[in-house]
Amino acid sequence: MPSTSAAPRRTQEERAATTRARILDATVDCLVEEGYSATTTTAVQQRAGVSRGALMHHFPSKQELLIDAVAHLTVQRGVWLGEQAAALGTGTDRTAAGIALLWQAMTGPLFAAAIELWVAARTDEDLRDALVVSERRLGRSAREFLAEVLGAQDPDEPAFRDALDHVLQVFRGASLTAILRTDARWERRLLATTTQTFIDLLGTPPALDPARHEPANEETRP
Amino acid sequence: MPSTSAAPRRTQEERAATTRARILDATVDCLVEEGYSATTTTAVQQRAGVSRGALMHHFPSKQELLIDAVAHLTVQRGVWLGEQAAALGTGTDRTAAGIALLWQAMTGPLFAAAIELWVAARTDEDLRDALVVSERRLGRSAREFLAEVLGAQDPDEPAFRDALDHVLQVFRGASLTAILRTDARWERRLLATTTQTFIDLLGTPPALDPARHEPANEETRP
DNA sequence: ACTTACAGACCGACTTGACGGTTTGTTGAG
DNA sequence: CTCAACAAACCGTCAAGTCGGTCTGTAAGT
Repeated sequence: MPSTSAAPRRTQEERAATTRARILDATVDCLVEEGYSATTTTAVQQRAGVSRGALMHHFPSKQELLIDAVAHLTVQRGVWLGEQAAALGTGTDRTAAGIALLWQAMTGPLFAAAIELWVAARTDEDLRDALVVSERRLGRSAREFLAEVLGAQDPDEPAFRDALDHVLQVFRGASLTAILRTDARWERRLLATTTQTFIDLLGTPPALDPARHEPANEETRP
Repeated sequence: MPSTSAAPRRTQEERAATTRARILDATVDCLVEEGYSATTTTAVQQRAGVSRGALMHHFPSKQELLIDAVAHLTVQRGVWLGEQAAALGTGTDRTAAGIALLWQAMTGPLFAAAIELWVAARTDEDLRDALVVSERRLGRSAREFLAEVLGAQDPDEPAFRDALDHVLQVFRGASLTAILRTDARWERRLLATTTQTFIDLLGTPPALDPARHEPANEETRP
């Protein structure tokens, strides 16, 4: 067994793992700071401080790099959420804290990277497939963390799922809005109303259709 | 005066306007069908059936093309909304119809194009500036159309603005979600709960802060 | 009316640079 | 010694933008 020190004597596996991580981290950074279209293999390579050969060795094509970056990013997001949720402790208002935590997660750089990939996935089937499985996994663990924080008995209870889903939609939309509008007051009010809506939704039965309005004619969408 | 027939005799101004429109339409189409990063000047040029010279004559740089496409797209979206709102007539449930209309608008191709530009704008200041003004303009006219449909006395009444804003956030987020998940049942429930939430919000005072939870430490965002 | 002069609209070959990927070579672990 | 891990030169392709030239309305001169 090799020593646990950071000695220059490292096993191949370790070396490979670190450079792989460096490349993936660089990819995420690039997505965050330069956006999807500027996330070129060369940009990633330079950012990671690796040679072209190294990049191509680990990720034979750009597609694979992005696909793997999706997984990498999703793991990071899950880890972050878990850590933060655990660190919340038993505060006074767990609900508000939990919702605020979610909002915090969705205005951070990791989420920005996710959005870049997400939108790109609209016109990239492979990327979309990768995102679907990753996001499903993340959604599940997020639900568990938040059920803990928000004090729900069962993460899979329909009312809880629906309420959380609603909050997620709002924050997803708001994170887009925040790209164009940066307004602290607006942000606080958003948080307040969303928290309230969440509470209301939790106490509401499955959501009775108030008006059955079909999504309407497909052809007339703009 | 020239004849009103489609004779080959057109004024310079007319010629320029049509090719300009063709190019901008092609740009939007390209954004919708191929996404932002694949929206190259050559792709647009081919799609519009225009020579390279023509493109560069009207839009000396790609930046200008995209900037102008933002304005073009926003106008199109506004026109569509206005038409549809006017066509709604005096149905039974105007509120549900209005909300459904909004959702319809935000799942259509024009909105998809807008999202592509929107996300790209995160890392492109010029694009962002263009989008801010365009989106502000569109937001205003959308509010007026919907105030009409939703039966609000004043489009600028705070309660109405807030409620509409909330719905917009939800639908923005949901339109992202819809990229990965296409589920008619989910869509119907979304529409139902959102409509209900909108109604509830209209009857609620300015939104009392249920818990003053600051956006928290900047440094710990993921 | 007919010509001439001009300007805006449009064309397409070309330059430059960068991107994704291949190939060949070197190093270090097992 | 063998092979994975990396390095770096290299290649084909294509995007963006430039440039000289052509075509077509428009308007002034006669």
